[in-house]
Amino acid sequence: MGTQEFNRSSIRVRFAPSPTGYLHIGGLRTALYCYLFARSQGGHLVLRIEDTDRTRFVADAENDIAQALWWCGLEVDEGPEQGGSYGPYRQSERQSLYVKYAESLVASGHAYYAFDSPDSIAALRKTNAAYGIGTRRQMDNSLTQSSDVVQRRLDAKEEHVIRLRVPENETVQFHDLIKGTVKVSSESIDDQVLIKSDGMPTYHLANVVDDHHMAISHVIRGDEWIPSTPKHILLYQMLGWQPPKMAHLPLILSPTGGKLSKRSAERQGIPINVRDYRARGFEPEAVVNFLAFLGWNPGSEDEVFGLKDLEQVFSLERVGSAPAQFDLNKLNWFNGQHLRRLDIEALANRALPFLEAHGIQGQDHRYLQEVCLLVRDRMEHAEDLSTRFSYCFVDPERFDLVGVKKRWKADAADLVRGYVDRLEAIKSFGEETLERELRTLAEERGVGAGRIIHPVRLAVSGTTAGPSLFALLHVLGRDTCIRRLRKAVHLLG
RNA sequence: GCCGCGUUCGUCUAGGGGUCUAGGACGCCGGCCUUUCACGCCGGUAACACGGGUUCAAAUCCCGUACGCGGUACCA
Repeated sequence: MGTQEFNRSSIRVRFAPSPTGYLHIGGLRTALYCYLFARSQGGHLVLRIEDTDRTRFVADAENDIAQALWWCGLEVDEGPEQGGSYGPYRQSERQSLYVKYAESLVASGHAYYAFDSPDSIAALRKTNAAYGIGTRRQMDNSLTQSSDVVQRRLDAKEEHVIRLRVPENETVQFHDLIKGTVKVSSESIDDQVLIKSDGMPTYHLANVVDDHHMAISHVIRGDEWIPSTPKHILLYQMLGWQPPKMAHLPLILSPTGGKLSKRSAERQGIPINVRDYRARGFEPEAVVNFLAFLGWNPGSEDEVFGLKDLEQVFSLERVGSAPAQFDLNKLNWFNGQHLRRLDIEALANRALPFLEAHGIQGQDHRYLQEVCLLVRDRMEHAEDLSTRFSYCFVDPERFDLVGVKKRWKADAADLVRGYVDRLEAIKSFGEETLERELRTLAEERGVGAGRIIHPVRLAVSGTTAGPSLFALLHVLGRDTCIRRLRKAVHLLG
């Protein structure tokens, strides 16, 4: 693979997670921005698995990442599953490439073999700020030993690493598409390990080699990489490669401002892994919409966007540079918005697994859709049908006590009984009939319609809140209504 | 500690020298609609971190301070 073969003019972005755990919400945000940028530019999205840390490797993490991306509709153009002409897409399968470049760096004097033990490095760090310029002359490495000795030790398979030889007194700088120009003195950069003693590359080397070999045009990643970027720039220079454009995304913070860690998130009821959002029934488009707006905005006052809409309007220039706090309230609002955008069929399918989980099995599909139509404007989560609106499927087990006190007056039982009698007599169970019967009854008894409406709602649903009463009765059907009304009269008296 | 990045309503943000008596959204509060609850609509609440410059003019530019976050691994 020679540099010349790459077409540097085309936009190629990579999402490069480590399979050290399930994909978390922050990782998904990075993936989303990568995807959105690629799509908005007509470019390609590459998924690269950075599995160079064997100690933290989690076997099903890669699959989880793929699932999470799929769930959100983030289609990958090249990757371990979909293949592509720049593969393999797992770093563990590209090891020889990294070693080759590390050795070429040693040959050109930009890197060196180091035999120091982690302990001796740690000891030295206590008295020196960085492992670099001054300290490396005191260490046990190919800079302080004759080449014969070094070669003999290498041949003897003595444990060693390859370190980057950071130049002295240099200002390393790069332009970030989001942050602007970032400058760092080379004095503050460690002689970074490039190849670990197990032969695997570190992130820094593997990342640079792969981004170059995969013809990546734009590196879009989290803010936490800014301090490492100068090391990468140095590597590009030493290897004689053109660095890709850089864009570092601001981090997502917990609602209280700190790092959004697993612990802090869970304490506030925020799911941390993408799979948890899925399990909790969040709309993927809502999660995407919410995440997109955490650090970016279209510059207009529109807020509700589907993935396809976002692909049209996304731009890196409009990504902010300040970190953003996660706001569960807003996510829930987006969820309601996107839920309401679903057609009834889809909405019913969303609710189905939750109904089953709540023991509400074998619902007729047509009936389920009618219920969805009935309560859709009152839903914020797919799960609501099986919780707040479970009375659409099963008789209420209890009556809201505050509601009873407020709505079930002395004459309630009598009025409800009167209404049931009428329901048994009527032929049609349509909304209009139901309403007419109730209003007629109210008139006959000389009471306001509300005097009957409220107790009936309470009797039939157990609660005082809910959809239009007559629509509700109609959907529940005659048998259910009569049964519940009689039962309530019996229980509440 | 050192290095880096950041700072507009509680939160997400618009704004990039005069159009800012700082706009939108979530939340919260009130109203309309209505048999209830929602949805929807209307209205209200609430912010330029602080201190110095530069300028006729600064939320916007510069410098400091404070605070927050990140990095400082043979983790990514």
